[in-house]
Amino acid sequence: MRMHNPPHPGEIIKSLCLEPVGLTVTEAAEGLGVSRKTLSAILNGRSGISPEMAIRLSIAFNTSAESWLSQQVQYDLWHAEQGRKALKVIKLAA
Amino acid sequence: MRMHNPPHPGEIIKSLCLEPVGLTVTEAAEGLGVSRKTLSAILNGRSGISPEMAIRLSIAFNTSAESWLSQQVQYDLWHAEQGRKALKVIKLAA
DNA sequence: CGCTATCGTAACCCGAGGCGTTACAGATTA
DNA sequence: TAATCTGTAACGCCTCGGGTTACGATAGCG
Repeated sequence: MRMHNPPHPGEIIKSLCLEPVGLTVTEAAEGLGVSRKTLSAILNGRSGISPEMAIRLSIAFNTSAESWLSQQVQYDLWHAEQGRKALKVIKLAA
Repeated sequence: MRMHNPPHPGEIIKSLCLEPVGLTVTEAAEGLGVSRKTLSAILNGRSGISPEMAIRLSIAFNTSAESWLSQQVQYDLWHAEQGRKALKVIKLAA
């Protein structure tokens, strides 16, 4: 299990894609073809990056969709690990 | 975009975890602490691997939860890419 | 001081998806 | 034949992504 809470992908979008170019949340949302609410939810960590959103980001910012989803996986996994002990699972293989 | 349709993670589970050990779907489901229906849906590609399920798999089969989720991401992403052209996205950065 | 823009968010509506239980039909095996 | 295993349909429940509308707060500008 990772030691520290990985940052939410939304923070990375904000600091690496919007701020450097001086992009407004409203402008970015329009560019991504998504509602302002949807983008805002992501930027503030209230929504995750869906596969479709990852593709939108990859097109708009010329990046890798996979990298966005990987970050989301790290984030989701870290939080899921927090409830690991609550899972009743039996070892089935060595 | 990847050229070929990546296999559904469920197929990997079946061929790499259950069959080698002669595990029954019913037995595996019980071991994983999940309903038989849930596991069956995954094995037959009708459900994806959730973060929680990835952790269950990692415990039961002594594997990496991350690898399961990565495979799921590859799968989801490939399918999402199929609808790439339908997305109205504007390039916002070089 | 007003006007305008930006932003976060709440309230709703939808559809999708994960998970559970029950139940049934088909196949396989003892 | 009887028991087991399997896929799956039919429900219900809850979460979550996404859309629209609308409100209050903040900040910039004429």
